[in-house]
Amino acid sequence: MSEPFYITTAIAYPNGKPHIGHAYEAIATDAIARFQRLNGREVCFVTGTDEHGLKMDQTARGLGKETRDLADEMSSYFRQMCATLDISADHFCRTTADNHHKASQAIWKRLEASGDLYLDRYEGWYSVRDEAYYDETELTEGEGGQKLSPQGTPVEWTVEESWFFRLSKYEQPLLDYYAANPEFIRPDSRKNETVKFVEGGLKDLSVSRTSFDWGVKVPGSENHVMYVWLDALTTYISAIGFPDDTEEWRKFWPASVHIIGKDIVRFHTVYWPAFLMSAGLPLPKMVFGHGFLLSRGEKMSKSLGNVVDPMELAELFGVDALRYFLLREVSFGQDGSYSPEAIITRVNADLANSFGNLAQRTLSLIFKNCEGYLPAIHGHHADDQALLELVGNVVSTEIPSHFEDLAMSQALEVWMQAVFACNAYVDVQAPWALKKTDPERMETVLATLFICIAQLAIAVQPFIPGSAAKLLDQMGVPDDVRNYTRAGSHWYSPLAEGGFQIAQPQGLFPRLELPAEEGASA
RNA sequence: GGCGAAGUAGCUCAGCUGGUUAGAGCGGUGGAAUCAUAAUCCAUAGGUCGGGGGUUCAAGUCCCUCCUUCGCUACCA
Repeated sequence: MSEPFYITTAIAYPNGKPHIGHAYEAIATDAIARFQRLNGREVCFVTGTDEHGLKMDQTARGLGKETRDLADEMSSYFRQMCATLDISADHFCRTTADNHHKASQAIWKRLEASGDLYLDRYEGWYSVRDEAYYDETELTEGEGGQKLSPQGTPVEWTVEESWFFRLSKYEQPLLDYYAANPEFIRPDSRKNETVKFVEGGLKDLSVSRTSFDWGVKVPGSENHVMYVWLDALTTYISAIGFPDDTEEWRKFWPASVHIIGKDIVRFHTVYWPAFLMSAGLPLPKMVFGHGFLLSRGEKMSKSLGNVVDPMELAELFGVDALRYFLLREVSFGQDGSYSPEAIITRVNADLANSFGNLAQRTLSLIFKNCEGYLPAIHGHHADDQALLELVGNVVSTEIPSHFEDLAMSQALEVWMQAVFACNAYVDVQAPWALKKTDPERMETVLATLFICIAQLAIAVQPFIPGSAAKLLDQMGVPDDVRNYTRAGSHWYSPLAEGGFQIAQPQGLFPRLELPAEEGASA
């Protein structure tokens, strides 16, 4: 029996089209999900859109649309993004779905039953224009002593009826939980921030709004809608059946890991666990806050005009090139920088020149010198053994170990080292020269390379699933071998003896070039 | 202001609990090879490890201080 693995992205807020950050998160999460599947785990991968809340309402109004229509449209862009980027999510959830409303109301009732909800008044500085409350410390002094919001809009002291969640009650339980589960918040820098924040004291949380109605209705208080975060976080459990006692629910909760951006760590490491404690449900095992992507080292913003559409990048360079770049170049958990030049350099060096060319030269030699039939092995030399051992170790031990640490860039780094070793081996063995001097030795060398390349292709599937599959198809590697446990088994001889014949090899990773028109989108 | 992270070769970064000549990739330079997507392989590049001080037989690796950049400091999400 394989241990279930439940992983989620954050549930994206779709008041705009997906940006590169959404793509990055989806890709990273997908790579982990794919790895776990290939590692024999039973995986559930959930993503989706968080469509309630004030901002959606405002955005729709600004566009002169119905909020519902905007949500439908925007959510569809996120769904398309997942399809385009080869995101292997099992469920794409929308918080506007009926079952989700039911789940949110169910968790609400649990919080209420725990005595953690009470009706009170929310008081604060409210900006009518922003339709938002601001903390005293955020305000600035305008002309004539008028207090202004960070957006420069006037604010006034306002009182609103609101349900409150007794977050303060969970201050110590949360701290205890962090201490007892050191892996709960990662990376460590995020954990430090969270612990300090909680140690600083928790105030009860306003968890309902009456100022707008785009949300989940509070049971028994129909003029209130639930605070969007309470509703959004609930997606992680409604996605797999909660409140019903479904098979998925029993199998997959608690989640193995929530992959989120560093900007929403608090919601996932303070509010969410507190809600779950109150509801009497187990807590997720890990929350991982990844970094942001910077454009040439600068924050992306609309005013700088450096916001990049991930779909454009995928179209320009290819889905797998984009996936590879992001996972290889950005150390997971830290901020990363990207630029068209960086993508091109990385992908050309690693995928086209090193790995792609390795596959191409090897398969071409087999195609030309063996009529495409997989060559026989006439006894391995020490060099062959050393290469097989190196590649086998990388594939079966090092890459999985880095994946368990969610260190994808390091997994790809060791993968590249194995690729380098293969290229060095080709040059030393020079099978093209052996063709005349020692044909049997040439066959053994090519067979050794074939095995290594197949293993490397199997290992790299989580990162570049489309290209890896194409290569493995060209090589005739059976589906049941394409995983981490069977990659190193003895599948080669049966395949060769079965008479498999490769066709004229096709290059998989074309060398990329800078688009001729630079800055056309500006 | 408080708390935290980071500052290492031209560029992007590795360097865990301190220990022989500080590492990788890319770029640059010089060779080799020609099977392959002119791709590959080998060798090499003399960076005060942000500044200063300290602890130690020994410090990017610990302590103090200063400089720079960044994050968090709750109810928009």
